[in-house]
Amino acid sequence: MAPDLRLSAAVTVDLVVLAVRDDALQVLMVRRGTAPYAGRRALPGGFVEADEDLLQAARRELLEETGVRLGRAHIEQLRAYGSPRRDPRGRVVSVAHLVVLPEASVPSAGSDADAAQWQPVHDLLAAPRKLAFDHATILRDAAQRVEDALEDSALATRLCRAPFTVAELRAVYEVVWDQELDARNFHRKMTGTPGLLVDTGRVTTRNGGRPAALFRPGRTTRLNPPLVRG
Amino acid sequence: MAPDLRLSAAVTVDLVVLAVRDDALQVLMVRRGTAPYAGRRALPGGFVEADEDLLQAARRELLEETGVRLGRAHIEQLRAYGSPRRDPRGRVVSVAHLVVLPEASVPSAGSDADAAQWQPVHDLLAAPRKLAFDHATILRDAAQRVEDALEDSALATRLCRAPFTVAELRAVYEVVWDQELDARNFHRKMTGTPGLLVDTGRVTTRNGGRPAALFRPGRTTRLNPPLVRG
DNA sequence: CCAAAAGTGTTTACCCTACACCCATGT
DNA sequence: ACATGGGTGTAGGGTAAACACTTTTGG
Repeated sequence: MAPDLRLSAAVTVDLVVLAVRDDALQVLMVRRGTAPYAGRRALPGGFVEADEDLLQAARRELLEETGVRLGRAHIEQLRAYGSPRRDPRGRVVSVAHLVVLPEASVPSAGSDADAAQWQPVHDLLAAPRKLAFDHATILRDAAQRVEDALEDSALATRLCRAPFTVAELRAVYEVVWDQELDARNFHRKMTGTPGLLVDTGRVTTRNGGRPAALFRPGRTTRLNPPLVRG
Repeated sequence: MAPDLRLSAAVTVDLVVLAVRDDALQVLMVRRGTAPYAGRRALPGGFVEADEDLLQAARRELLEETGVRLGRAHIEQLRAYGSPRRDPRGRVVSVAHLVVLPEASVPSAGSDADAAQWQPVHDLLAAPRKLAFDHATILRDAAQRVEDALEDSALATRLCRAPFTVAELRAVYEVVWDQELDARNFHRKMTGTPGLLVDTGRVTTRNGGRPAALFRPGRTTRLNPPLVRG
């Protein structure tokens, strides 16, 4: 490395892994074993290796710390956090990533992974001081992005395990927005958006009542016009 | 700094400073004097200092490299760029920021600033290889964000020097979107959104014709429902 | 048959587009 | 007077909210 390059900081990736479980938006958290913030809950994450992309680092840390292998699941960069005092050990700039998994994905399994546990986002944000570093801020930003993304993107389809019914998709919206939606208008909106949902031709009665069509996510990624919150 | 902290990378901030000039969206670029990419155009930016926030670093670099002092102008983080080979000198993670200035702001003045020049975004994106590092990618992402932001935010009001007329605001949209808008419907939309524009009570005839009311940006930051592109 | 969930139809209200039209200035 | 841009009125179309109603299962 050239001598004029100042190695000014450590660079980490942090992961906000979200899924809907038990009618709540939940996040995968680990328990810190060492100082600083020993014993506190923290977002999974770690240092970026020398030859890694930020996204590659995020995938590797996710696997190492939680045992979750990212298949087709959604991942995107959230933003960078670089307040000088966010880590008492020194200057650490963290690039936070948002991962969205279908319901009922791996709760936790593996070596490092035993420490990983699902927690309701709402509970954690109600007691932000209990989280390590500035992870409450990161979590808040991630939750906000998901809420906003549901309005005009197909992100909700990534929170459902395929194949899913329209009602199951609606349940995701209702949990994330904490708001009831009209089942009939929602149905029209989703099935009426070309390319958003692909009908598998199969049906299910797992939710009771009349059999419901089963869908998988389609190619359309934008919801236009958006679905607006009350 | 604690010994277990790996100083894995240099952290920089890059700045995408945008303004509308001469009926085009333009960006403030500097000419690199030293290798790598000597002679190429690059986004202003530089290393983050030890005790600085990322936003503080962005403000400082903006002032140092371009002489632009950010008053009430809009600044936001765009995203982090961390490909391992984006800088041939070694591992450099850059956190890009988007700055939006009103038209006719400081072209260039000051010491370092002499190198800073306004360039049409469109021209630079047409020849991406002429830019240093991955700055064409960053510029493209920034331009995309501005285009999208005009749909549902008050960002356009920050691209106008206050006080401005509705027609001047519309000109911003037409330049950024490269699309003509109906002046009458646009007028209704903007003046009809509560809190978006504050009437100063003054008028101007600088654009000819009937005197136009002069506005300043209001408190409303969201445009709801959005203004959609054709 | 009844409950429950899926899906369709219909009404109403709102908003957007398109364009006719009037207003207030400079020349 | 007339050209130019500022601003308002209004008719038609499309989409969404609200809700009545039908469909298809399980018990």
